[in-house]
Amino acid sequence: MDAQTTHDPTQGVFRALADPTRRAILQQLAQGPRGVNALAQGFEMTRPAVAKHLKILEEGRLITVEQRGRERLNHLQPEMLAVAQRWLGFFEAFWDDKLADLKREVERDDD
Amino acid sequence: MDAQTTHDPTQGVFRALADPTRRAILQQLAQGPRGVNALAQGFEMTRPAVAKHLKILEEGRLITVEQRGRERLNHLQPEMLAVAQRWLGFFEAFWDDKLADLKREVERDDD
DNA sequence: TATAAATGAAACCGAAAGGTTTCGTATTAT
DNA sequence: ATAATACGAAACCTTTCGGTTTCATTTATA
Repeated sequence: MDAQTTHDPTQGVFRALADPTRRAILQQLAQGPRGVNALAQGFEMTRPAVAKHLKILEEGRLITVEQRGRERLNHLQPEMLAVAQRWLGFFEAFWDDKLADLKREVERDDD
Repeated sequence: MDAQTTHDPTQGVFRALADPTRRAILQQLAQGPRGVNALAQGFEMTRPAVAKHLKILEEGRLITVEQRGRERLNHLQPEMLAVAQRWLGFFEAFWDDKLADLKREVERDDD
């Protein structure tokens, strides 16, 4: 399928979060906007590799890019991270209390 | 690298969450344990395909498997979802208030 | 103006992902 | 005992992923 064109915003976010380098980039950007060169120095890979990760982060709308002359500042855009957190929030009931275990037992009897 | 052997539990979770089918499986399992056949009926793919997804969910420790005779009941195990949510919680400060915007402005002046 | 810097873009590569079909094997039901 | 059920496992295929090297382009500076 076409992951980029899919109009489910959740997909773009979780796709972007799947890679450890991209998660590390997000944490870097939490400390302020960075260009691709500055970011690449923190990772053991070439600049184009980091640039590709940034593109995927941009597609998932986890960052925005601010063009400043010949520089391209990548800014963290945290709203979509909140979307991901809310998606996970659906499962909160299953770790907040012990209802989950009880539920499992009850449904086992029903089957 | 070796995603399975990596002893960073975060990686296994986010890897598992990257696929929409696997996220849907988790939501299905939130309503109770299911065997692979029951799950496969809900998706437009074959049973072995769903079985592979379940294996990845198990590797990420998002589900546990209970063998009951010839059946294999897949149970949601929500603890690692909480791990993912907490990882995202690090960024809460950036959407909770407007400090993020202020921070960006300040650091732009510093550069 | 020449040069250095910051980056995009393209071509390419091996490995991983996501799917299929086919076959084998326990376990349950008739 | 036989047949149906619920699986796992293997082989195979195509696409995506994550990385590289090379080259072109735009912007800043000596």
